[in-house]
Amino acid sequence: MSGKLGVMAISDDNTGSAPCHRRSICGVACSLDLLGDKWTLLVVRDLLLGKRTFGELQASPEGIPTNILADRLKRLQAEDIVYKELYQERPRRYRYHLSAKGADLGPVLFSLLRWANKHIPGTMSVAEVQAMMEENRS
Amino acid sequence: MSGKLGVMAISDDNTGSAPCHRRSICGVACSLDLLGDKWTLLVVRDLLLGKRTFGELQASPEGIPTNILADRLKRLQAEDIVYKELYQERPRRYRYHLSAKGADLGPVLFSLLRWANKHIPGTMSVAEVQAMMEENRS
DNA sequence: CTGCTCACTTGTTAATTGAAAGTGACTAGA
DNA sequence: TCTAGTCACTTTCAATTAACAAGTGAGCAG
Repeated sequence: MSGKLGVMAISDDNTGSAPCHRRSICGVACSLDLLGDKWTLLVVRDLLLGKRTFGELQASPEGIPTNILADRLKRLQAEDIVYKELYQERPRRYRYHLSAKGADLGPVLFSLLRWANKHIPGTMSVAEVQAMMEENRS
Repeated sequence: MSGKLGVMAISDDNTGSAPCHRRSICGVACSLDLLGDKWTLLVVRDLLLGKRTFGELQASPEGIPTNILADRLKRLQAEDIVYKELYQERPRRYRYHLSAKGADLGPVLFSLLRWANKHIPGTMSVAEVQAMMEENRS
Protein backbone atom coordinates (compact mmCIF):
# COMPACT_ATOMS: atom_id res chain seq x y z
CA MET A 1 0.00 0.00 0.00
CA SER A 2 2.80 2.41 0.79
CA GLY A 3 4.46 1.43 -2.45
CA LYS A 4 1.25 1.91 -4.35
CA LEU A 5 1.08 5.49 -3.09
CA GLY A 6 4.12 6.32 -5.14
CA VAL A 7 5.73 8.20 -2.29
CA MET A 8 8.32 5.50 -2.05
CA ALA A 9 11.35 5.29 0.14
CA ILE A 10 14.69 5.85 -1.50
CA SER A 11 17.01 3.03 -0.58
CA ASP A 12 20.23 4.25 -2.12
CA ASP A 13 21.69 7.32 -3.71
CA ASN A 14 24.07 5.80 -6.22
CA THR A 15 22.92 8.14 -8.98
CA GLY A 16 22.86 11.34 -6.94
CA SER A 17 25.39 14.08 -7.48
CA ALA A 18 25.77 15.60 -4.03
CA PRO A 19 25.95 13.70 -0.75
CA CYS A 20 22.27 14.40 -0.15
CA HIS A 21 20.24 12.85 2.64
CA ARG A 22 16.88 12.40 1.00
CA ARG A 23 14.17 10.99 3.12
CA SER A 24 12.21 9.97 0.01
CA ILE A 25 11.80 10.85 -3.66
CA CYS A 26 8.79 13.03 -2.87
CA GLY A 27 9.35 16.59 -4.06
CA VAL A 28 7.72 18.01 -0.97
CA ALA A 29 10.03 16.04 1.30
CA CYS A 30 13.09 16.99 -0.78
CA SER A 31 12.12 20.66 -0.72
CA LEU A 32 11.66 20.53 3.03
CA ASP A 33 15.07 18.91 3.41
CA LEU A 34 16.51 22.13 1.96
CA LEU A 35 14.00 24.76 3.07
CA GLY A 36 12.17 23.25 6.02
CA ASP A 37 12.93 25.53 8.93
CA LYS A 38 11.84 28.83 10.35
CA TRP A 39 14.51 31.03 8.72
CA THR A 40 15.60 29.82 5.29
CA LEU A 41 12.57 31.03 3.36
CA LEU A 42 12.69 34.37 5.18
CA VAL A 43 16.19 34.89 3.83
CA VAL A 44 14.92 34.03 0.35
CA ARG A 45 12.02 36.45 0.85
CA ASP A 46 14.40 39.27 1.76
CA LEU A 47 16.61 38.56 -1.25
CA LEU A 48 13.49 38.62 -3.46
CA LEU A 49 12.62 41.96 -1.89
CA GLY A 50 15.98 43.33 -2.96
CA LYS A 51 18.05 43.06 0.20
CA ARG A 52 21.63 42.34 -0.68
CA THR A 53 24.10 42.60 2.19
CA PHE A 54 24.54 40.63 5.39
CA GLY A 55 23.62 43.71 7.38
CA GLU A 56 20.43 44.35 5.40
CA LEU A 57 19.33 40.74 5.83
CA GLN A 58 20.13 40.91 9.52
CA ALA A 59 18.05 44.07 9.89
CA SER A 60 14.78 42.36 8.95
CA PRO A 61 12.01 42.72 11.50
CA GLU A 62 12.14 39.06 12.51
CA GLY A 63 15.64 39.58 13.90
CA ILE A 64 17.52 36.55 12.63
CA PRO A 65 20.55 35.66 14.78
CA THR A 66 23.80 36.32 12.94
CA ASN A 67 25.10 32.78 13.30
CA ILE A 68 21.90 31.39 11.79
CA LEU A 69 22.01 33.92 8.96
CA ALA A 70 25.62 33.02 8.16
CA ASP A 71 24.76 29.33 8.26
CA ARG A 72 21.69 29.69 6.03
CA LEU A 73 23.56 31.77 3.47
CA LYS A 74 26.22 29.06 3.42
CA ARG A 75 23.65 26.30 2.91
CA LEU A 76 21.77 28.24 0.25
CA GLN A 77 25.02 28.80 -1.63
CA ALA A 78 25.84 25.09 -1.37
CA GLU A 79 22.45 24.39 -2.96
CA ASP A 80 22.95 26.97 -5.73
CA ILE A 81 19.93 28.92 -4.56
CA VAL A 82 22.08 31.92 -3.63
CA TYR A 83 25.42 33.19 -4.86
CA LYS A 84 27.59 35.98 -3.54
CA GLU A 85 29.35 38.74 -5.36
CA LEU A 86 32.43 40.49 -4.04
CA TYR A 87 31.64 44.16 -4.46
CA GLN A 88 34.53 45.57 -2.48
CA GLU A 89 38.09 44.54 -1.68
CA ARG A 90 39.75 46.07 1.38
CA PRO A 91 37.75 45.27 3.36
CA ARG A 92 36.09 42.37 1.56
CA ARG A 93 32.37 42.94 1.28
CA TYR A 94 29.81 40.74 -0.40
CA ARG A 95 26.41 41.15 -1.97
CA TYR A 96 24.08 38.16 -2.04
CA HIS A 97 21.82 37.31 -4.97
CA LEU A 98 19.26 34.66 -5.79
CA SER A 99 20.12 32.30 -8.63
CA ALA A 100 17.40 31.27 -11.10
CA LYS A 101 16.74 28.31 -8.81
CA GLY A 102 16.31 30.68 -5.89
CA ALA A 103 14.14 33.13 -7.80
CA ASP A 104 11.86 30.22 -8.71
CA LEU A 105 10.94 30.03 -5.02
CA GLY A 106 8.86 33.16 -5.57
CA PRO A 107 5.66 31.18 -6.24
CA VAL A 108 6.23 29.15 -3.07
CA LEU A 109 6.49 32.34 -1.04
CA PHE A 110 3.41 33.81 -2.72
CA SER A 111 1.35 30.71 -2.02
CA LEU A 112 2.42 30.82 1.63
CA LEU A 113 1.53 34.49 1.71
CA ARG A 114 -1.89 33.94 0.16
CA TRP A 115 -2.59 31.22 2.70
CA ALA A 116 -1.56 33.48 5.55
CA ASN A 117 -3.69 36.36 4.26
CA LYS A 118 -6.71 34.10 4.14
CA HIS A 119 -6.21 32.30 7.44
CA ILE A 120 -4.01 34.37 9.74
CA PRO A 121 -5.55 37.74 10.60
CA GLY A 122 -3.33 40.80 10.48
CA THR A 123 -0.88 39.62 7.85
CA MET A 124 0.19 41.78 4.91
CA SER A 125 -1.63 41.30 1.60
CA VAL A 126 -0.01 40.16 -1.62
CA ALA A 127 -0.78 43.56 -3.14
CA GLU A 128 1.14 45.31 -0.37
CA VAL A 129 4.12 43.04 -0.84
CA GLN A 130 4.11 43.45 -4.63
CA ALA A 131 4.02 47.23 -4.23
CA MET A 132 6.96 46.91 -1.87
CA MET A 133 8.86 44.80 -4.36
CA GLU A 134 8.35 47.30 -7.18
CA GLU A 135 9.44 50.08 -4.87
CA ASN A 136 12.65 48.28 -4.02
CA ARG A 137 13.80 47.04 -7.43
CA SER A 138 17.35 48.25 -7.97
CA MET B 1 14.19 51.98 5.46
CA SER B 2 13.07 48.88 7.22
CA GLY B 3 9.77 50.60 7.98
CA LYS B 4 9.41 51.62 4.36
CA LEU B 5 9.72 48.00 3.31
CA GLY B 6 6.43 47.27 4.98
CA VAL B 7 7.74 44.13 6.63
CA MET B 8 7.47 45.83 9.96
CA ALA B 9 8.11 44.47 13.40
CA ILE B 10 5.11 43.81 15.56
CA SER B 11 5.57 45.45 18.90
CA ASP B 12 2.53 44.15 20.73
CA ASP B 13 -0.25 41.68 20.32
CA ASN B 14 -3.06 43.45 22.13
CA THR B 15 -5.56 42.71 19.35
CA GLY B 16 -4.58 39.09 18.77
CA SER B 17 -6.85 36.25 19.76
CA ALA B 18 -4.46 33.46 20.66
CA PRO B 19 -1.21 33.79 22.62
CA CYS B 20 0.74 33.77 19.37
CA HIS B 21 4.45 34.47 19.14
CA ARG B 22 4.63 36.34 15.88
CA ARG B 23 8.01 37.44 14.75
CA SER B 24 6.42 40.03 12.43
CA ILE B 25 3.21 40.75 10.55
CA CYS B 26 4.66 39.26 7.37
CA GLY B 27 2.48 36.40 6.13
CA VAL B 28 5.52 34.37 5.17
CA ALA B 29 6.97 34.68 8.66
CA CYS B 30 3.61 33.87 10.28
CA SER B 31 3.17 30.82 8.05
CA LEU B 32 6.64 29.60 8.92
CA ASP B 33 5.89 30.07 12.62
CA LEU B 34 3.23 27.38 12.16
CA LEU B 35 4.62 25.25 9.35
CA GLY B 36 8.34 25.92 9.31
CA ASP B 37 9.96 22.60 10.04
CA LYS B 38 10.84 19.37 8.31
CA TRP B 39 7.74 17.37 9.27
CA THR B 40 4.58 19.48 9.55
CA LEU B 41 3.94 19.89 5.83
CA LEU B 42 4.63 16.20 5.24
CA VAL B 43 1.79 15.38 7.63
CA VAL B 44 -0.44 17.80 5.73
CA ARG B 45 0.65 16.16 2.47
CA ASP B 46 -0.30 12.72 3.74
CA LEU B 47 -3.69 13.94 4.93
CA LEU B 48 -4.25 15.51 1.49
CA LEU B 49 -3.34 12.17 -0.03
CA GLY B 50 -6.09 10.52 2.01
CA LYS B 51 -4.19 9.01 4.92
CA ARG B 52 -6.31 9.11 8.03
CA THR B 53 -5.01 7.13 10.98
CA PHE B 54 -1.92 7.54 13.16
CA GLY B 55 -0.59 4.28 11.81
CA GLU B 56 -1.07 5.27 8.17
CA LEU B 57 0.68 8.59 8.76
CA GLN B 58 3.49 6.82 10.58
CA ALA B 59 3.92 4.39 7.68
CA SER B 60 4.98 7.11 5.21
CA PRO B 61 8.31 6.52 3.51
CA GLU B 62 10.02 9.35 5.35
CA GLY B 63 9.57 7.46 8.63
CA ILE B 64 8.40 10.16 11.00
CA PRO B 65 9.16 9.33 14.64
CA THR B 66 5.99 8.65 16.61
CA ASN B 67 6.61 11.33 19.20
CA ILE B 68 7.08 13.94 16.48
CA LEU B 69 3.94 12.78 14.68
CA ALA B 70 1.91 13.00 17.89
CA ASP B 71 3.31 16.45 18.59
CA ARG B 72 2.62 17.74 15.07
CA LEU B 73 -0.94 16.41 15.08
CA LYS B 74 -1.45 18.18 18.41
CA ARG B 75 -0.08 21.46 17.06
CA LEU B 76 -2.06 21.24 13.84
CA GLN B 77 -5.23 20.66 15.82
CA ALA B 78 -4.44 23.65 18.03
CA GLU B 79 -4.16 25.74 14.85
CA ASP B 80 -7.42 24.37 13.40
CA ILE B 81 -5.58 22.94 10.43
CA VAL B 82 -6.47 19.39 11.44
CA TYR B 83 -9.31 17.90 13.42
CA LYS B 84 -9.82 14.36 14.64
CA GLU B 85 -12.86 12.18 14.51
CA LEU B 86 -13.50 9.34 16.92
CA TYR B 87 -14.43 6.43 14.69
CA GLN B 88 -14.37 3.71 17.28
CA GLU B 89 -15.02 3.47 20.99
CA ARG B 90 -13.50 0.54 22.90
CA PRO B 91 -10.71 0.95 22.12
CA ARG B 92 -10.78 4.63 21.20
CA ARG B 93 -9.51 5.13 17.67
CA TYR B 94 -9.26 8.38 15.76
CA ARG B 95 -9.24 9.47 12.16
CA TYR B 96 -7.52 12.72 11.28
CA HIS B 97 -8.86 15.17 8.71
CA LEU B 98 -7.79 18.49 7.24
CA SER B 99 -10.03 21.45 7.97
CA ALA B 100 -10.73 24.00 5.22
CA LYS B 101 -7.72 25.91 6.51
CA GLY B 102 -5.61 22.81 6.17
CA ALA B 103 -6.94 21.89 2.74
CA ASP B 104 -6.00 25.40 1.59
CA LEU B 105 -2.37 24.40 2.06
CA GLY B 106 -2.71 22.34 -1.11
CA PRO B 107 -1.41 25.15 -3.34
CA VAL B 108 1.59 25.61 -1.05
CA LEU B 109 2.44 21.94 -1.38
CA PHE B 110 1.96 22.04 -5.15
CA SER B 111 4.23 25.04 -5.53
CA LEU B 112 6.89 23.28 -3.45
CA LEU B 113 6.44 20.20 -5.60
CA ARG B 114 6.71 22.14 -8.85
CA TRP B 115 9.90 23.77 -7.60
CA ALA B 116 11.35 20.41 -6.65
CA ASN B 117 10.44 18.87 -10.00
CA LYS B 118 12.22 21.67 -11.80
CA HIS B 119 15.30 21.89 -9.61
CA ILE B 120 15.81 18.62 -7.75
CA PRO B 121 16.41 15.68 -10.08
CA GLY B 122 14.58 12.44 -9.35
CA THR B 123 11.53 13.89 -7.63
CA MET B 124 7.99 12.82 -8.49
CA SER B 125 6.03 14.95 -10.96
CA VAL B 126 2.80 16.77 -10.18
CA ALA B 127 0.99 14.50 -12.64
CA GLU B 128 2.13 11.42 -10.73
CA VAL B 129 0.98 12.88 -7.45
CA GLN B 130 -2.39 13.93 -8.85
CA ALA B 131 -2.91 10.42 -10.22
CA MET B 132 -2.07 9.11 -6.78
CA MET B 133 -4.56 11.44 -5.16
CA GLU B 134 -7.37 10.35 -7.48
CA GLU B 135 -6.49 6.74 -6.83
CA ASN B 136 -6.71 7.23 -3.07
CA ARG B 137 -9.88 9.32 -2.75
CA SER B 138 -12.25 7.53 -0.37
C1' DC C 1 -3.36 -16.93 29.21
C1' DT C 2 -0.35 -15.54 25.32
C1' DG C 3 0.64 -12.94 21.81
C1' DC C 4 -0.71 -9.21 18.68
C1' DT C 5 -2.36 -4.41 17.02
C1' DC C 6 -3.07 0.36 17.47
C1' DA C 7 -2.18 4.81 19.29
C1' DC C 8 0.32 6.90 21.60
C1' DT C 9 3.89 8.35 25.87
C1' DT C 10 8.23 8.30 28.20
C1' DG C 11 13.00 8.20 28.65
C1' DT C 12 17.74 9.20 26.94
C1' DT C 13 20.91 10.85 24.01
C1' DA C 14 22.31 13.67 19.97
C1' DA C 15 21.86 17.65 17.21
C1' DT C 16 20.28 22.27 16.48
C1' DT C 17 19.09 26.86 17.97
C1' DG C 18 19.46 31.39 19.91
C1' DA C 19 21.48 35.22 22.59
C1' DA C 20 25.46 37.41 23.38
C1' DA C 21 30.08 38.38 22.99
C1' DG C 22 34.26 38.39 20.28
C1' DT C 23 37.20 39.02 15.91
C1' DG C 24 39.44 41.23 12.02
C1' DA C 25 39.65 44.53 8.60
C1' DC C 26 39.01 48.56 7.76
C1' DT C 27 37.22 54.17 8.00
C1' DA C 28 36.31 58.63 10.11
C1' DG C 29 37.10 61.98 13.57
C1' DA C 30 39.66 64.42 17.68
C1' DT D 1 48.00 58.51 17.06
C1' DC D 2 44.27 57.24 19.73
C1' DT D 3 39.49 56.26 19.99
C1' DA D 4 35.19 55.03 18.29
C1' DG D 5 32.35 52.90 14.91
C1' DT D 6 30.87 49.83 10.84
C1' DC D 7 30.54 45.52 8.52
C1' DA D 8 30.62 40.68 8.16
C1' DC D 9 31.01 37.32 10.24
C1' DT D 10 32.75 33.42 14.14
C1' DT D 11 32.77 31.52 18.65
C1' DT D 12 30.80 30.19 22.93
C1' DC D 13 27.45 27.97 25.58
C1' DA D 14 22.93 27.30 27.73
C1' DA D 15 18.52 25.82 26.19
C1' DT D 16 15.44 23.92 23.12
C1' DT D 17 14.28 20.29 19.80
C1' DA D 18 14.78 15.95 17.40
C1' DA D 19 15.78 11.10 17.00
C1' DC D 20 15.78 6.55 18.61
C1' DA D 21 14.24 3.00 21.52
C1' DA D 22 11.41 1.19 24.73
C1' DG D 23 7.19 1.16 27.35
C1' DT D 24 2.01 1.63 28.19
C1' DG D 25 -2.90 0.66 28.04
C1' DA D 26 -6.96 -0.85 25.89
C1' DG D 27 -8.57 -4.10 23.56
C1' DC D 28 -8.92 -8.59 20.30
C1' DA D 29 -7.84 -13.42 18.40
C1' DG D 30 -6.59 -18.09 19.30
